[in-house]
Amino acid sequence: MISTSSKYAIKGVLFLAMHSSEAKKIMVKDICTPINVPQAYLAKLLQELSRQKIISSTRGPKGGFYLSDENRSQPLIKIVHAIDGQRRMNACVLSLKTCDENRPCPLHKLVSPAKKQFIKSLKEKTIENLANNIANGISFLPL
Amino acid sequence: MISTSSKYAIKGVLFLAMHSSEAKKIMVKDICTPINVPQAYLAKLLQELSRQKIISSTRGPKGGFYLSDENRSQPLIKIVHAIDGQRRMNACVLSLKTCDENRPCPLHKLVSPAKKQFIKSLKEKTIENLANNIANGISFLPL
DNA sequence: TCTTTAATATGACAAATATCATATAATTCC
DNA sequence: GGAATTATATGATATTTGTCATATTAAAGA
Repeated sequence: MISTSSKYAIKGVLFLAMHSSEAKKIMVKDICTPINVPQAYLAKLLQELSRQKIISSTRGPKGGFYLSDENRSQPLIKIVHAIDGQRRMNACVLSLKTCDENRPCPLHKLVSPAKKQFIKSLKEKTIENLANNIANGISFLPL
Repeated sequence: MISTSSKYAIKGVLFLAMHSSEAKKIMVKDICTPINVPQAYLAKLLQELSRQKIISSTRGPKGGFYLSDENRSQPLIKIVHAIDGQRRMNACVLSLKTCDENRPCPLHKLVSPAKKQFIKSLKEKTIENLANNIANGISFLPL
């Protein structure tokens, strides 16, 4: 459904949401350990997100990655679309090209409501929303 | 969530459910084309399912794969457990070892109800159920 | 302006997963 | 019992995906 890369990206962004600000940028090497993602791999992912303006970054001393207020207000699905592309998440469970509401595959009815609900959540919930949950002890971001 | 192998296996089994019987066994080479799965790959998967008694088979002339009545009455989840193992399907969205109801990851609440519902369906619906849907034009099994 | 710092770009390497090939064993039919 | 047929077992190859390494570019501070 979502790739390992997207999972890592989400973890990274949530970490930034919790610990960074325009005034307090964070380097990859200080993010990778607490979220348990290989440094070079995380770097690549954050670079991609930065290029797509989903997170912010500056280089040089005092530089690093961070989230602007605008970044924070974006829905989670932007992250997975940025990393996995639009298709992956919407693909049929059996990966059938022809599967849709009109010609559903045998599993379509079993999965469709669940997946729609999940995608809806990803579109509605912002990065900030989830970060707040973590801050309030409602959810956890361990290794 | 479920692997390509499981998808292929499900397609294969549903094809057998529709076209085979104890009296009418079918060879892999006659299954792979209509469901659009590479022959040798499908063979391997069906062999595994056969070994785990999820489908039936006999070798030699007039042999092939088929579904007994008992086979048909089994829930779908058996197929995916046989191919992917028990863990994969139940794993956390972010692949966090420590994620559970007590210490949910940030995405847990967004995904959990959807996934539970899907797994429940896989446990309830039998191979026969889905085959009937296909037979009745409610769902479709194309390439 | 020079040095240091940290992101960026690019591509090589590794591991996992999907795909294919070959030899063997069991069953049928003659 | 022998030839043909089809599943089984095992392992090799290819592709995808994840991981790592290196050189380059931009910013900061002296």
